Amino acid sequence: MSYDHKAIEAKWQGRWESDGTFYVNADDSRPKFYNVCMYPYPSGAIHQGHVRNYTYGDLLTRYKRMKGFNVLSPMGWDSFGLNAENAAISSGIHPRINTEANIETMKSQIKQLGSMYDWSRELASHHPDFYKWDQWLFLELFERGLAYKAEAPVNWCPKDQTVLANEQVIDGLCERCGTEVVHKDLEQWFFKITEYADRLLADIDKLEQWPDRVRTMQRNWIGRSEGAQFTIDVDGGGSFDAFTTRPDTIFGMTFCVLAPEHPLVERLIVGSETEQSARDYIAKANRATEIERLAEGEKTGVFTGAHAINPVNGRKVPIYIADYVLMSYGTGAIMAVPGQDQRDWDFAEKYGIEIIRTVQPPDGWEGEAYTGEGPTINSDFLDGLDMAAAKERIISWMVENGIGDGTVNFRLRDWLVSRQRYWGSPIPIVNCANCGLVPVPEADLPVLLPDIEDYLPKGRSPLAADDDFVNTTCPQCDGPATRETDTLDTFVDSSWYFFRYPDAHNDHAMFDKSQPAYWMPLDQYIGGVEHAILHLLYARFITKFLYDMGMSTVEEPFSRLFTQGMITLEGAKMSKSKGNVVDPVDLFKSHGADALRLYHLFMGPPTDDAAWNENGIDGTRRFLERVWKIANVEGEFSARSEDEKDRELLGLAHRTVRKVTEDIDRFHFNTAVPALMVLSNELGDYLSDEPREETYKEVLRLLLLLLSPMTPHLAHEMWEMGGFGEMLAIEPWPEWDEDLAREETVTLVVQVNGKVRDRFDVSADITSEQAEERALASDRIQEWIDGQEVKRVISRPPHLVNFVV
RNA sequence: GGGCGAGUGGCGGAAUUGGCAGACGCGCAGGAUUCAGGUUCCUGUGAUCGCAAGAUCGUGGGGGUUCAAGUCCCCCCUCGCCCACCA
Repeated sequence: MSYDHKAIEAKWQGRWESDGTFYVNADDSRPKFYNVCMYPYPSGAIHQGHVRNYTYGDLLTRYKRMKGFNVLSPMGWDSFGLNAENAAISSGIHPRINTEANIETMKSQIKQLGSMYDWSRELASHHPDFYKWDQWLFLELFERGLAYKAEAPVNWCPKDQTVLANEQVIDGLCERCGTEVVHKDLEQWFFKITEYADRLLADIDKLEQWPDRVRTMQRNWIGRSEGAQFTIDVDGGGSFDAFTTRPDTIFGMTFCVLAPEHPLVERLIVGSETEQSARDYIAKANRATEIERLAEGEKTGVFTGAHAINPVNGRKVPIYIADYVLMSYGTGAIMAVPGQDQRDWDFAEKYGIEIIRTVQPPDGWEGEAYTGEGPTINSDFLDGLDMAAAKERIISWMVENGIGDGTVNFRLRDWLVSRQRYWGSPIPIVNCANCGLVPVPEADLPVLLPDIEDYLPKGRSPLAADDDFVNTTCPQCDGPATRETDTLDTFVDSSWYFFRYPDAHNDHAMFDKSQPAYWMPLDQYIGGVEHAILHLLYARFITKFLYDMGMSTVEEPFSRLFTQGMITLEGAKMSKSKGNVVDPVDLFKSHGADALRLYHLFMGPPTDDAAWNENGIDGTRRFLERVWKIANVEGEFSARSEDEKDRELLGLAHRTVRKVTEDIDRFHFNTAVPALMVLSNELGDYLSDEPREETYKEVLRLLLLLLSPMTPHLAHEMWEMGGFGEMLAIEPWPEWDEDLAREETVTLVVQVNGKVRDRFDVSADITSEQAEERALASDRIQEWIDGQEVKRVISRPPHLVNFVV
């Protein structure tokens, strides 16, 4: 009987579904294991990245299930967002129609992979019963002052008349039409994630089962800097605040710089000699396109005509405007200390400004700012102190003199959540001429996204053109009012969807607290490293918010995170636009889902990028064919009693159980697969020479148990054929017997001066003395020692003996 | 510019602790089966020298520690990813 993967895979996919093998609930005495693969955007077809992700996820689901856990593995759809809208714009089909068709297609493809999901909990972010709770979350944040509206610079395409996300700006050009992107200020909604910056940073330490790489990226993104903020007076009246991480260098301040957008600028330049050039500079900075900013290597700026007074010594220094100071960081104003900051140094050199070093550079240091450690110089009462002491001293001086204090600044900005786009969750706010911004009452949720005809962006949300949607009455005063027409960023959906799976059909709350109380936090979260910063940070933020509300029992959503590498072909990421995709659905047909899954597991370390090899899947398919043949032996079994050969094979089988178990636990799937290949090849050899049926059955049983999370269809079919039971998926994971697993003989390596000169098999419990004796008895070793004096013998039984002569 | 990774055969990769470098797979070569191709099976496959036994070299480059280094330390080169005028 040949290996008919199509029939076998269809059969078992049907069985798992009709049996409800992986449908779970919280009322269970087993320990829970909540396992999630990042929910996909429904593009319409799965690609190898999905296959890789779901293969890892499903391997864990099945493995943990067999290990006795109550495993929840759900699936859903990240179905709102720009991609769907752009696809709709180019195809002319409404995003809802398109998206729902895509979901159906992808769902059937995912099912062909054989992954076991609890489909009863399926969710999709574009469904009103899901985005209702987006809106509810927004209102909860709004009530607590954590959602607010403010003017903010955005990327603007002047041709398409639309706001662009950063990802849509490619080398400073609009992704769609290639026009240069400019900056523009617009009213936007924000979530105040900065309020949580401290906690988001501090709790990274608790995420011990996250990759260090991701933890570092999050730390850098939050970007905590300690320093001081202090007031600098302007000569002739007025003042501004400056933030610095190097308050110890304050005596070296020889100029100040304000960002072009700084509110004080206008007052400083009015009537000054340099007013016109300052105005030109500011206008240019405002107009600056991304492309110009990137091309700008040199620091530029302009003198305001005004001077600042250094608070420590009363010295007057010029105030400049320069776009290397950003309004969005710190206070938008700096004290410039060219001696210890390279950017200030470059600027000072260009404009001929004095440079004073206040940290003694090492001998031979020439030119350039010195940012390292050294004794403080030219700094009056700070002289001689090291950096830390000088910082401490100057900060207390600032406090004593009432001009400033030590402070902490974060790089993290508030989260801009509004999109002037159609395909998203409407923001549940009403604008009333009398009452201002009024939240839509919870009872009126969801604010339904209407079906409209024209969803092309035109400088404002397409919803703004729908009078039926826009015009409403104020929930407070009943007067005429208009609705907010912006929609929410899809990152809002993905920041809490994993709380919804445990109680996916709740229509009176986001979830009933008792459900996530059982399931949360996720024991495993798997997805691409491209989400290492934004998605994971937002999800952590919202989880902390829900915790503060008393909705969540956990402060961190994801206990263990795994980020997989990309699939590449000929050095490039596989993508439709590059035309280098290998369609998984074709491979389901030609090689089968099991062969494809196994190839993904075998390709290389799951964290690394993996290069697709056209022939690789032929190899795993061949392996499965060989396994299949093993189960279909028709030969005679021998009636002989158990001997050395049987014990060898059983020992290997138990060592394989140990290896595969340990490899799965440490996510080394690529080394678990070869272990199974070795075992199956040995079993094949064993069958060719007087096999005993008992040994064969036992080794096959173990092999199938180990294969079942990797190639579930084949393993289940063979399990049933072999008469081992009806449903492999619910069998317990095998234990190994250390006594059986122990090797009786090992290879002893004999070295002379660290070079391998001989090797032979010895008993595993050989002593040092026996090993040395055995080694010295070797003619080859005697030849290499050649009568010389043996100065030293290093003996590491049973693996190694080294003679030093 | 900053941060984090990674460099091992023709290719993907293996080598929990410093202890046989190259497991396993792909590819390639030879052979068997076959009318032939494909499939399947067997054998070989880091480089150099050698008929062979075997020897020497070999994990990006250079130095070091050690009886012993892919693995530890120092310097350098290359590539990848993330962040980037963050004061």
